[in-house]
Amino acid sequence: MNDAADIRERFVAAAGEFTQALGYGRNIGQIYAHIYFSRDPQSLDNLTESLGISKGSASMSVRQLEQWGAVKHVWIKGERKDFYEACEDFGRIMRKALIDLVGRTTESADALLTESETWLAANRKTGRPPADTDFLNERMKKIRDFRNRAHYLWNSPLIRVLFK
Amino acid sequence: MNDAADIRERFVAAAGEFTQALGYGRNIGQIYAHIYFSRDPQSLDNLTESLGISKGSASMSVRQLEQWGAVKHVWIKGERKDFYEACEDFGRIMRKALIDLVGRTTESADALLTESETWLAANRKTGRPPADTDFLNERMKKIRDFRNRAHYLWNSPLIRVLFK
DNA sequence: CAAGGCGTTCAATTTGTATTGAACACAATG
DNA sequence: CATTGTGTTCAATACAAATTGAACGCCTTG
Repeated sequence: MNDAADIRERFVAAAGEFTQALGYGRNIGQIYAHIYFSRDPQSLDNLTESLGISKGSASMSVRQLEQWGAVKHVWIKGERKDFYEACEDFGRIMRKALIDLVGRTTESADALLTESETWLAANRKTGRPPADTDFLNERMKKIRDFRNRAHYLWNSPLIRVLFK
Repeated sequence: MNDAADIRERFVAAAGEFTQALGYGRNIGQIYAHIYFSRDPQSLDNLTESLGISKGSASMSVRQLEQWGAVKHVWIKGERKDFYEACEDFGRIMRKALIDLVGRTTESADALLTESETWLAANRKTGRPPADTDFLNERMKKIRDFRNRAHYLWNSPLIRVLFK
């Protein structure tokens, strides 16, 4: 660690690895870190030059970050370029990124769960339940329980406060 | 939804998509779901046959699941194969999987953060602080705050109880 | 101790996805 | 209205990670 530029560089690398580990590419993390550690708002050109990434990627990534509320568009008078600065609301950002990550999947899983439950209930009433019905029922109940607890936790006031 | 086998099949597919979205392959989720919805302990051969995956993949995936405590090795007398049954402790499983997902990254990020902090502190004392020092300091403080809150949240009793 | 059954390993391959870059649309400017 | 400076799009590509399968080692059994 020799000078201030080193710090930024290493945080950029670390953030890149982090977002990559989460399944979003390296660029998103790097871009956010770069902007976060810049005193002035940054343009797409700044990003492509400093980070050595393509303009297309910069454009898409910035848009993604904007959607998560991680980055904010600012206008600078007399400038035609778009400039961005970092939002510091880490908790909210993580939240949105997480929803993006598992949102669709859990949604469809939810649908499958209720569909299965109703089918199973109906199938019981018919009077000719398959041999597995009880077993299935018990297993699905456990899933349902967990889903409910997780859902409750996710929306709990404590989480909202601490993880704001 | 026509019969009980349908349910299992669709849960297998859903679980596969879920683990894939999280960055672990499709197989891990499918295998767990298959075992979870099996009344009897399952062998590797069962898995390769039912799911149409290779023996190598089954072996590695099962080992991973075992490490997360998602699956338990059981012995059946007179059988030479290894059999596995599902653990239902979803919370604990998720916890371990999450640690695997972000553990290494956050660890090295932690190290980077403290290293940067000490460097910055030392650099202040030298009397010739770069122009950016204050800015850097403020930004790193925000990161530190978030890290501490996240850490506290992760280890909070509420999480431990609800997400057990 | 030979033979067959079983799980494991790892280099090769396949698959999925991030990234690129050329083409494009739009606005501002002269 | 041509030109220049922007950001966006998306098919092509490159890259990383998941998956395969043949080779291996270890038991067990006869």
